[in-house]
Amino acid sequence: MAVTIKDIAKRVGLSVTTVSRALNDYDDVNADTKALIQQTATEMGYTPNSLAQRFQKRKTDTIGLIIPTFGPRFSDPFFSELLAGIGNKAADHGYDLLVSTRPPGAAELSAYHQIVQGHRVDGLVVVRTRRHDDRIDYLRSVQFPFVSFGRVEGELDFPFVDEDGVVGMKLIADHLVELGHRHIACIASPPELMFSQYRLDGLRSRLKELNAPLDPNLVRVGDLTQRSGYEQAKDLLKDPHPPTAVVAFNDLMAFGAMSAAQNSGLVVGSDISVTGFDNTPMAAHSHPPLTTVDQPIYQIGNMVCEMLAKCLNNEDLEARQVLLKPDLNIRQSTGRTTN
Amino acid sequence: MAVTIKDIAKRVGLSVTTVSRALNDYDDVNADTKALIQQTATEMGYTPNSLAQRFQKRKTDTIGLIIPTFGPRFSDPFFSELLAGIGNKAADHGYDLLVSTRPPGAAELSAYHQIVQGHRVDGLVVVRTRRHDDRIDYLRSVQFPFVSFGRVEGELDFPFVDEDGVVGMKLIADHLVELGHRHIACIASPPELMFSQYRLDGLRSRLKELNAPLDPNLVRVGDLTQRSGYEQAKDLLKDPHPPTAVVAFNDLMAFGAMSAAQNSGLVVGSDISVTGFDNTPMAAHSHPPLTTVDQPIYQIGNMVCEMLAKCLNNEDLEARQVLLKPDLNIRQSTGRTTN
DNA sequence: TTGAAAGCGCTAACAA
DNA sequence: TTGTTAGCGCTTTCAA
Repeated sequence: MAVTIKDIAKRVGLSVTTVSRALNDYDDVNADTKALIQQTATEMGYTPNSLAQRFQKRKTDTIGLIIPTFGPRFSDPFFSELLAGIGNKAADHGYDLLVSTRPPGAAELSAYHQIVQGHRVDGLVVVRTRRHDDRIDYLRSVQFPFVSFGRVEGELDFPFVDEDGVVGMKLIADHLVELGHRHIACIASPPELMFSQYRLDGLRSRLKELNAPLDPNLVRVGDLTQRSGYEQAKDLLKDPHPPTAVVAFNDLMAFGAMSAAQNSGLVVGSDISVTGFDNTPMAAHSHPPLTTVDQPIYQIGNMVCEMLAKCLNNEDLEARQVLLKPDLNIRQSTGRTTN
Repeated sequence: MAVTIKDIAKRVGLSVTTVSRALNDYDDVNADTKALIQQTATEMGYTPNSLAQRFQKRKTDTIGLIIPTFGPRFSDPFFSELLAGIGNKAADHGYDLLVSTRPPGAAELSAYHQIVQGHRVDGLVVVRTRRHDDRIDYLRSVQFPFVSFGRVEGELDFPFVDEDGVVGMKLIADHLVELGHRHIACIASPPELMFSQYRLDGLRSRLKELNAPLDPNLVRVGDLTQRSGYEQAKDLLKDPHPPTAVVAFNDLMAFGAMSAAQNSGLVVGSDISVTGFDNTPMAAHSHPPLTTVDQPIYQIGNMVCEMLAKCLNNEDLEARQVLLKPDLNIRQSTGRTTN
């Protein structure tokens, strides 16, 4: 069996209390005693039983993340990077990371219930927020600590990090219009996602200001996968008067849209322009390289986790609500329109 | 504060023992009593404190996964799908999933130590095995339960799932040679990874059998990212006598290689053929769609987790070591050579 | 069919 | 500076 502080106490002839304090480096322990105990602990190969510690402290030292997935073949570079961002920062702070994947809906919400009520984690990170977000309503109602990546409709009385999608899309709109595009399509993301709304509003309002209003017929919705980008673009290109530019709401759909255009014999970047959103690592190495709005996902993961860690330590957040201003990465998938 | 069994006991006027047994559905409790207790528990909104349960049972009900990542901008669709496969199956079995991301090396190994010695999980899934794998050596030496995705060099006395890379590459070699290719390059993966060796051996030996031996000058090594596929392909294409086909050891590098070829003005599928390995969802929607060896990653995640769950329950595995036979997905990135 | 009591490994009041 | 004691919430002998 594993070595316990009791074993150590017996060995050194002191009480478990003293051993506990020595191991936790309290300063009300005689220096020699402390050294002796610590050395003995190492010799005996002691490691604290974290189950016991956590139980005693009523803290799990764990942060939770439930990734919303559509369908089993979930495969999104976005989330793997976010995961790394959160996980690495969590490790820095001594937190474990508990991860689940659930399709949005009842099963997802009940995963939140289980995790919260079972005291499985000290705090949660909520990602890919929805306009009306059950998860956040629930966490608020039980006052469970969380930080979200993304905002919701209604009152924003919780800590979050988000990127300003309105600004992101303005950059895209400006860029395309400057290149001469007037007939612009978009492949939006599901409207229940909060960011969809910001991005669509941003795109629509800016294009209107620029006298190139978004044609409702050219607004499609995809599910953020490459496949749906492909299919929506395919359909858009069937139009007798097809768009000269396609604005996809994420990189994956943009890649799909590029493939569709290329399969129709179009040259992306001259015959048609395509833009993405996220700046996933692949964007720089696609053919052609993708013009896209940068979203520093890894750093966002870091920030969200950092904020949560502070909340859990009852430290003050210097910024409870962070709205990042995005940059546009202009690459070869966009070019001057030839029409 | 949260409701405990003590609260319930007080309310119904019975002992905590009886309450505990009723809630765990023991059959030595009077049916009426049991019903009363269970109903009261629901009314009071009781949920067991998993911290206490776990401590008492000396089980974490948690499975661990440490994802090896290179660099912070880690973004691999492969891992997100594997994660979903493991996580969903873990949830089916009532296990939580603890995830860390660590670059291979000392920090990674010490994460294993911490997790094992701190009793943080009941068992581990090891992925992307190396030829000489510290992680596995360690887990074996302390007899900690684990299942791996991938094999290692030397004795294979532990449960694993793997896909037969030798066969996978034979399929690729047969396909390319049948299309007339004789001058074939490959972008291999880092040689310390066990699967690299199987794939390289498979490719090399089959090409030899087919009288189109692999030219050592055409064997490059990438790091599994799209970027490295791009760079290695770029370099290969500089050759005065460039290859007619490029075999990439994963899809991501294949995408990079396609971009490189296309940027050089080549048409992939006719001027040059490119193959991948994994069959990530994007492979079907790239331009052109990618010929690749299928690796059912989600299912592999399921299997690995299922096997681990059985180990932890001391159930017998019907198959302790699974070697999957891959299929080839032929798409438009490969075609008859024109040279 | 029920209850009393012990204990999992650890921390933390409080006392000495 | 150290020890005594209690207790975290739960399960599980053992006895009634």
